Amino acid sequence: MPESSARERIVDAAFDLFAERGYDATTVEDIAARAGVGRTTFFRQFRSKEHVVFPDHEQLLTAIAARLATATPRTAVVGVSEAAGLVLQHYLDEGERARRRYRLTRSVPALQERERAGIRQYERTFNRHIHGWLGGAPESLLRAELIANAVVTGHNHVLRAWLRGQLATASEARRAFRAAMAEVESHVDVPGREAAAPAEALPAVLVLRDAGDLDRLLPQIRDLLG
Amino acid sequence: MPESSARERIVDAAFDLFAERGYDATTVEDIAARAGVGRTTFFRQFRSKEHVVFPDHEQLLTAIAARLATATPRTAVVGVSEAAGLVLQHYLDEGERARRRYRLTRSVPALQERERAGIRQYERTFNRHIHGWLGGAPESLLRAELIANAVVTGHNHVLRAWLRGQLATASEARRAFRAAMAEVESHVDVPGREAAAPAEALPAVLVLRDAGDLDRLLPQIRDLLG
DNA sequence: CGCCTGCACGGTACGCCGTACCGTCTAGGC
DNA sequence: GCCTAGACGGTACGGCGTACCGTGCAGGCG
Repeated sequence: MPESSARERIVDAAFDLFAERGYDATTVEDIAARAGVGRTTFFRQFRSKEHVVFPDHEQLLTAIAARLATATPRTAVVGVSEAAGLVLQHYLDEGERARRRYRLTRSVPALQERERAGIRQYERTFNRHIHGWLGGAPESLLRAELIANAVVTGHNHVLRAWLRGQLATASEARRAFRAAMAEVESHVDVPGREAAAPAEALPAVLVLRDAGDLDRLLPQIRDLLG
Repeated sequence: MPESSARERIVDAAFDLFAERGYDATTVEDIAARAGVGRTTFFRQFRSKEHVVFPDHEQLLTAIAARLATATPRTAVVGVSEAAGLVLQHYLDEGERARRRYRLTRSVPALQERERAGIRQYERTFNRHIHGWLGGAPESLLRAELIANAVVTGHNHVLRAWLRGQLATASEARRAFRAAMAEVESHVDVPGREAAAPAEALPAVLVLRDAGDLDRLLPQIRDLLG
């Protein structure tokens, strides 16, 4: 009888079986049997068959939130970068299991969607904090979302490169991550500079051959020019 | 026997039943029965119970791709804006059904994820075209993804505001959409902006042969003017 | 010691989804 | 008038996720 916890045994059994027979051909009962656990216990540990592929997701999410909670508007840039770096570092520490998961998610659409759902939770966590740093006004909602998206996109870009083996070592991955964060900051306006000036009122004449729909079109023209 | 197509009857029956009993309490068999159709036909028309909530998704996706295919690096800015505008316009045309879907997706997590999966397909379509306009080099992959994310995020922001009733009329929604696209362009570097034709503050006479195309042409006109 | 309580576990049964397969019906070409 | 293709409804099945039940084990109490 192994000393490891039931949860860990379930995860190992699941990844092994997925690698042997594939995801669809493996039933939850198979996983539970190999882990020496009942089917009920499986669903007590993981909400669904998909969730077992991302066993540390919730833990990561709380770690991110904790890191972001210590940042202020002044330290926002380094805060989001480090919070995203937590995720990257976790995958680097995971090593081979991370790459097995990558192969799995590549080949199983349901797992791809599950992964995206998790990523979206990261985005929302970033979004909430960034929006707070921007003042919490409704006008800055869009901007906070743009920044959060950009940070997570930059992180995922580097993570995927490492998972594919395009970045050999962990330190190389971390260096690429810093470069990606710099590129994100260069393309997305993180500090507060104002938007471009509104367009000047230029004279224009629209001549419409068919005046029948003019009443319907005029409001559009008006709010376009005004 | 109704004259409407089976597909349309299925969609109507589904939305009605979802509103009456809720999503989870409605089975596929219920929907098929009310639509006067066999359960098999339901799954022939829609891949899953979730897909029936977004019946026009594939059609919209191809419309976006078609619009983007006609753009060049020079007209990229107006191209992405109009392609995203197609989605907004579709929802505006849909009217009450769009708002029923919004209430549904708000309350059913599975539908939220399904919607996000669809949005992600939009993003990928934008991504491919933008990446091509940027030259197709691997170095511009991240930038293309950032831009695609930003455009889709801006669109969704306005769409949600309209769905919530914060934007009363369709023209108000379209104006907010143009403002959001402008904000997106001000925060991220969209290609084609620097290559746009220089503006000359001169009066112009525009003769449109077919006034029905005005909605499609106005953003280009605006781009030429300023 | 015996008993009671709480809790995690395994087992069982069920509803439903999504798929595969079947026979039937109808439109349209030869 | 016949024949083939394709859409349809019906049926059966595997599997997921949930609800519920009984069991075993640890620990507090008289």
